[in-house]
Amino acid sequence: MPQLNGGGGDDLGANDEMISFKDEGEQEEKISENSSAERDLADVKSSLVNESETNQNSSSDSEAERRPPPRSETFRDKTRESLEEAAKRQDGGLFKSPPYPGYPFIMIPDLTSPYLPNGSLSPTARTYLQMKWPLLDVQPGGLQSRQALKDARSPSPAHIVGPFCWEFPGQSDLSLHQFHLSNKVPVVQHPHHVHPLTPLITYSNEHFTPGNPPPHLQTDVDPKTGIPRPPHPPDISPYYPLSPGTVGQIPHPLGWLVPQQGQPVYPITTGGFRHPYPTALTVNASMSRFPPHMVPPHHSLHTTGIPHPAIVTPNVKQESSHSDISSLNSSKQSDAKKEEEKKKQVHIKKPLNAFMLYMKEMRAKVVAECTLKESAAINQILGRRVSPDPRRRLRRTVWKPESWYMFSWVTLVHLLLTFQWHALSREEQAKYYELARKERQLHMQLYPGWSARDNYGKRKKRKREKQQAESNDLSAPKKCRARFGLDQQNNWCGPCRRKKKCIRYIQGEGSCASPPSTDGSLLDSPPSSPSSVVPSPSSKESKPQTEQMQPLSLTMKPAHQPLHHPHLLAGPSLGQLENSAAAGKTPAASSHNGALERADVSSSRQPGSSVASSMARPSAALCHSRSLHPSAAPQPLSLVTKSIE
DNA sequence: CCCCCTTTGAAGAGA
DNA sequence: TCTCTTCAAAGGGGG
Repeated sequence: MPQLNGGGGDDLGANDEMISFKDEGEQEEKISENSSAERDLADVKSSLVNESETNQNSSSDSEAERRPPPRSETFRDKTRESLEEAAKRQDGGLFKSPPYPGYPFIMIPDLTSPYLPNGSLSPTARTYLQMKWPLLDVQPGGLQSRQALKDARSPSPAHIVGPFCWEFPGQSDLSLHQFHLSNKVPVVQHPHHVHPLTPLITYSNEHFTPGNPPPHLQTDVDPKTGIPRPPHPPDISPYYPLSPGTVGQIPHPLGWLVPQQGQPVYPITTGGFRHPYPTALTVNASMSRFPPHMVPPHHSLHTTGIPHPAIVTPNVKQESSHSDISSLNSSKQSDAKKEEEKKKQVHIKKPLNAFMLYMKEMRAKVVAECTLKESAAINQILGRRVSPDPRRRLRRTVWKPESWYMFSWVTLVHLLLTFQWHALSREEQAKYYELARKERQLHMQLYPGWSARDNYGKRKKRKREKQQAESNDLSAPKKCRARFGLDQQNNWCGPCRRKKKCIRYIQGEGSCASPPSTDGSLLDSPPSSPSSVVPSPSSKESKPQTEQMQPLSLTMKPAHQPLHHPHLLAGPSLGQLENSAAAGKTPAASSHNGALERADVSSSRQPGSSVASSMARPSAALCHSRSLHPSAAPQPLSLVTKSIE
């Protein structure tokens, strides 16, 4: 297998990988266009926050009208250009139109990657998780396709065919034809129902088809209990506006944020109110560090007994509504005693930021669609930043040597397109920023004296102490940075590349006897030694323990790996998605391109069908490469979370 | 039982 | 002012 040549600025191979490893580091910012895009991104986000703050009192105005487009347009244009260019680079101009109009952060996976099919696990080494996700009628046509995908963010029965489960025990003859058949499964599209604030109204409409009553008449159904829930009262402030007499009848409007639990973010207590946090505010007022007089006056909800969820006590977990009722009947004396005991343990949590709010809402949906339960992996799907520049690497991932999560292209593209925070439109994100702002406001009202520093260091206290102990023990031997310098970052261990603690330095107390790490992730870095890349049993054993424990990255360097147990390597990964263009052009890649072109023709891909093509191309790549390498079965549409023995 | 993982964003700490 | 660190949620997994 030819190695990627290490030189050449335009070579998207190893060199780019090297660059990418400096992500979040110092040198990635040297990519000027990227840094400008980053700045734009920051500006956009800050503008979202600012707009959220400045527009807090004007709820009737449309979000789109209030948002000055130039900034966003500039950013999007830049990003789009970057995407287009990257796509052209990687597929020779197959992408004739902007990949994702309006969604610049979505990277089209490297469908030409030769490593996709080879990077699949042996079927015997995997457990195939059932994938349940809406089958989208992804037809060519950017916006429509995107809308269909966006609909999938709030899957409705109209989108979900069955609970359709794909199981691919590694033997499925996944072909482009089949793929398209799958995507041709008739689904009901209702693009007109796609509200620009889809994620915010999913609570009210996600479970309903267009044939259902209009939103204002709809009642939501708890996805788990099936109990209908009334929609958000439109003119009731979603934050703590309920009077004592109504709280028992109207679910907390923020309950949509946690549809999974059916519990509001800031729960309602006493009198049967549901709340995830056990401590009622009235109780908290006495329990809190803050005296009762600090609690906001009567007009605030908390004075009615509605607690703030940020108040938690270490000893008490979430209580159900019936437990609230039962607690009323239980001995109040014991409660009082407990409360007194808790007084010293009250912990007021930080208000959730926009992304946390979004994640809280979407996590359940991701789980529902792919049965993936590990939050770390879900969070990656939800929040992984897709760089406009495909050459840039992203962060290490949750992929562990002992737990391989295999995403097929289709699955991954779907998940990313559907749930990724960065795939949200500006307006959609703005809503979460707005929510977060109100969260903070309410938090400030409820806990005027609270400061984030109150919680600062509580969690990491032990960790810091441990780190301090470590730093004291070690007499500052040279770390990778000092040892190899910036010019030889390929020799750095993974943590050093990420500006983390040098694992060699720790484990070897200054010695760097171990082969250069692969970014702590076996896949994430251009391996200086191919044998160190693949976690084959032998190589794994030879690897330092600390390195074994390093999480595998989604981004791998398959070009260096096909000779080394490619079946052990992950299939399409998030990293590949975003860095796909960075993959070196191998002969296999070229052949993929050819196949893709033919596949595109055969699938009658229309110009501008970026989403459709992006969805189809992986299959094409899978199919083609499978035909080329029948022994290397492509990783099918499944999530794999089984340890490799 | 506690901590880690993983994400973004907010905010504190420190240089 | 800038950079770095911590904490919010979540649940599986490991020690």
